[in-house]
Amino acid sequence: MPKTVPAAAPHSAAAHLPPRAQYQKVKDYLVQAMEQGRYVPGALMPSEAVLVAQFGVSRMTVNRALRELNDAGMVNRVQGVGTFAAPMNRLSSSLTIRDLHEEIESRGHHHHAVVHLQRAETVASALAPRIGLPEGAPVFHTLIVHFDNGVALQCEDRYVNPARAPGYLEVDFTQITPTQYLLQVAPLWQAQYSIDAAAPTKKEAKLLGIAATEPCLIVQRRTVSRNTPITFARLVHPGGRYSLQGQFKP
Amino acid sequence: MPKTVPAAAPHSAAAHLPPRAQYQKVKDYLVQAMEQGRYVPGALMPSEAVLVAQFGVSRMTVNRALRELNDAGMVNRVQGVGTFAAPMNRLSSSLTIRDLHEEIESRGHHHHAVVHLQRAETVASALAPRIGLPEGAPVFHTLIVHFDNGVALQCEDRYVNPARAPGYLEVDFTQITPTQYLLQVAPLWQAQYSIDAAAPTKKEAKLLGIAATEPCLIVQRRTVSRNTPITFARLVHPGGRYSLQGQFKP
DNA sequence: CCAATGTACTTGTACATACAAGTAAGGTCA
DNA sequence: TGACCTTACTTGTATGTACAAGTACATTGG
Repeated sequence: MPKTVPAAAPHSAAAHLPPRAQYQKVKDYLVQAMEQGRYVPGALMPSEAVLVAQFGVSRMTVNRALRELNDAGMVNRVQGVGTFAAPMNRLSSSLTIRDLHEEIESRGHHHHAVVHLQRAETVASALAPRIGLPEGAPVFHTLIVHFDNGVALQCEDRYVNPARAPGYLEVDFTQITPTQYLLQVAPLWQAQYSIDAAAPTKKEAKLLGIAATEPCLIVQRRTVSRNTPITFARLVHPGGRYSLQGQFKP
Repeated sequence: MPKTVPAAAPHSAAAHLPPRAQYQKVKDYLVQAMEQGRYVPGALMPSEAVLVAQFGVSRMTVNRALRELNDAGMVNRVQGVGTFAAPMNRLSSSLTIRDLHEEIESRGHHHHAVVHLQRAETVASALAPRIGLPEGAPVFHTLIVHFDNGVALQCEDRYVNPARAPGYLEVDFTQITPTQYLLQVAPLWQAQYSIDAAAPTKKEAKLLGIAATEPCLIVQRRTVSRNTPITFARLVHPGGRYSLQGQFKP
């Protein structure tokens, strides 16, 4: 037989959403207070001891609530001093980079890729600092154009470290994207990217079937795993056909 | 007098970095194991009980380590089943949007702004869905160009909900940026943005002193606080002069 | 007056324990 | 066989306690 039952189990009304945990109640309370302006940025917030007394919970529970708010950047905690409402002058937003194939298919469109180049080369001097390999070292190079329902969406110029993906040249990239393949071969653990706008090179314009004056959104991404470089990619998207989107939420 | 001292305090060597907390050791161990491929994506990871025995710590400590890895998206936990290495096919990256003034000054450059327009208008039909106010409603409109050491860096076309920032028209935006002011007036709690590349409008090209064919990085951001819209901004940056950067780390 | 000390507060971490809640697999009984 | 129950495991949450470590401020002593 069951040992105990939850005190005052929700019997009929408002049982559609699970009962909030105690630490979540504390979080919600503090977030709501900040939304209402009761704690302006930089203001001292109640200490753990105060919240313990106020909510009738243990300090560990309050500590978890405040720690998670701290991790989320909503408050700043200083040992020995207190907890302060965070100044929201830095919006740290989350930008999810999805695999292009998955993104296109999820929209119900058809994706196909044309491989223009897939071979071994040696690292040119201009490329060396960007991929992080010494000049003259061997490197794999692919040049692939991705289409969404027949419209060119991305020109992917990618260099790959052969040491981390030995079979890269044998892969059929009309069936699997380089991103998907590299994720299988090497877990992807650090990425740096920059996003800019510029005109495409003549070659890129021709491959994408656009004018050389067309503005393009250019993402350059460098990926590193365990201090060894994996890949450097230059992704060129015709303006208007592709945009990065994201959102910030508390 | 002090009650106790840390057992075997670090006396001389390797005292330059603080001793890792126990929960951090568990996290580091698991991350390293995943980096080394010992747990491929989807693999079942050791249960809390196993890690408790392995590290000789309490379950609360192990639980915190696993919970933080779960929050960071590195593992997936299922109650009653276990903990699984996360498939890293979605790179959720962090993009920090800083205030332009702060960003320019932090580079040691000089920032100044020219206000071209600052007045009340009524919401046009095309704008209504973007700012989230009904057509014909009053709205504040500013058009400001920001300079970095005399070079035009951003054309900021912004619409503001008067109900949330009544004093917006009286602010001297050569002294404070709209972003800074709005953060003071209304805590900024939700933002949606899209990033695209396109040519500037003729007006924007003239204001920025660039050719109308110059590719530009265009950020459009909509901000909402407590379900009421605050502001909609179109930020146009000449290509090459400005880029968004970010990184992903475990 | 200044410096050292002590004290009272804060957060950070860790432990042992307890129960709730979810899942999966095996066993039981009709 | 098939429906049900039990059991053993998992994670989720919460408690109370303890000590470490950092800060701020008053007190004390020179």
